[in-house]
Amino acid sequence: MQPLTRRQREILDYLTDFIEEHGYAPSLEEIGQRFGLSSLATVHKHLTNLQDKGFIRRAWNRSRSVELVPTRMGARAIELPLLGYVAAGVPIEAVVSTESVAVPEDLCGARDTYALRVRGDSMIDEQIRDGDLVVVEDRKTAHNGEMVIALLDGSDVTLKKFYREDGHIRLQPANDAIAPIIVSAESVQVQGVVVGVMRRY
Amino acid sequence: MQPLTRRQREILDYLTDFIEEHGYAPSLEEIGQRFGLSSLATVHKHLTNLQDKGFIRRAWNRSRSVELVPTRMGARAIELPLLGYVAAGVPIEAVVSTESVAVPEDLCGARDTYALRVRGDSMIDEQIRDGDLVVVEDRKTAHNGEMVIALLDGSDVTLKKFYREDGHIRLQPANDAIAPIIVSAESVQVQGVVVGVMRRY
DNA sequence: TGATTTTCGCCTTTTGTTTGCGTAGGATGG
DNA sequence: CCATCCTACGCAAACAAAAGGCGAAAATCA
Repeated sequence: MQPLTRRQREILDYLTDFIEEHGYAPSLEEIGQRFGLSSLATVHKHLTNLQDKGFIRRAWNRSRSVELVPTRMGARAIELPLLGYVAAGVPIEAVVSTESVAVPEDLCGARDTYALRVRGDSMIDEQIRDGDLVVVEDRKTAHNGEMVIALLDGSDVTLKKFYREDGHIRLQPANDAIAPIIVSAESVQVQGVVVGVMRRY
Repeated sequence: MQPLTRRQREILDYLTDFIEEHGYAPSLEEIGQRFGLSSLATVHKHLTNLQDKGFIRRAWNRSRSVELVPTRMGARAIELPLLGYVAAGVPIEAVVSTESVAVPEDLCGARDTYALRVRGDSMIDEQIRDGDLVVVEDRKTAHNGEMVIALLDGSDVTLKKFYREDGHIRLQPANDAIAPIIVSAESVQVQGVVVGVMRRY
């Protein structure tokens, strides 16, 4: 990405601030006013230069269509809803709250994904501890050995490893102190599969 | 997702608030009334524009059918350099490669931060396993109990828990099979402190 | 049937685009 | 050192297109 002149830097900074504050880009006139430019052509030329250098994008002839190109370190992240807590034997607090968590894009599955906060140490032997954040891909089926969010009898929700064995399903906690749950295939419903873990110290 | 004009932003904000408050979307007339528009056609056009730009969805010809599309953006992530591998007793392969990893902003410390891939199970009892990604904050000092990247005698680099004890430093692996390292304060240099962990399945 | 959404012209305002012209500073080559 | 060239930066006016707006009629859903 090419270097900017001073004027271009100033304008780019202004654009950044404006978009941050208003949620939409300024018009050419607003930019010109900010910098005391009486000619829109001047502003337009600046924007063109910024675009040529790859710092912004514009839709042709559209109002306030300047868009900041993710320059710096702006990597792609996705804001996933934090649906609540999951622990052994306790249902998810189905709070459709406004809470959300930023998760790197490549940590998410292809489908609908959400996040849950882990309560308890039932998966301690799988290196998932109390307070960790699990990224869950919304799926109805799982393969053997995958870590799943399982709904039991339409009531309890637990985080376990999933094993389909002859005639039944085994939900295996990763903690010697907790016994596995063995149930029929009818009474367990997979709600999602864990695809990632995040922890903060 | 395309940028909005000011009017479109205002209307979108109104929609957001209304749905948040009432649980259902406003009718065209209610929108028009809010903005002093006497023609429903105007409102309709705005909604169409918002839909074209991907901010809302609508069922055809249904009352109050505007639906906010989850704007799963705005989450900031930072592209951290992936400096290499770290394991017990093995120096970092100081590959200044172009590799980098996307990490959520709130997982990073305030200062310079980078990422390392973990090799081996020396920290297994701290729920960090082989292959995990640790986010490291570049610091020269650590508090007791923190997990650090430590440089020994200018040669070996290891991932250990840090304890300052009288007259010496104890570097404690989180694995019963590995003995702690006890050295003088002069021969150990803290390179960074682990502030986060990420794992992908 | 009544409430609501969609569509159709037609208009005004806002905004972005283009062309033409001019100044100043830095780099370049003779 | 000076002429020359290029680029950044600026002004003004004409132009083009999208955005924003109106009212009424048609279409649709419940």
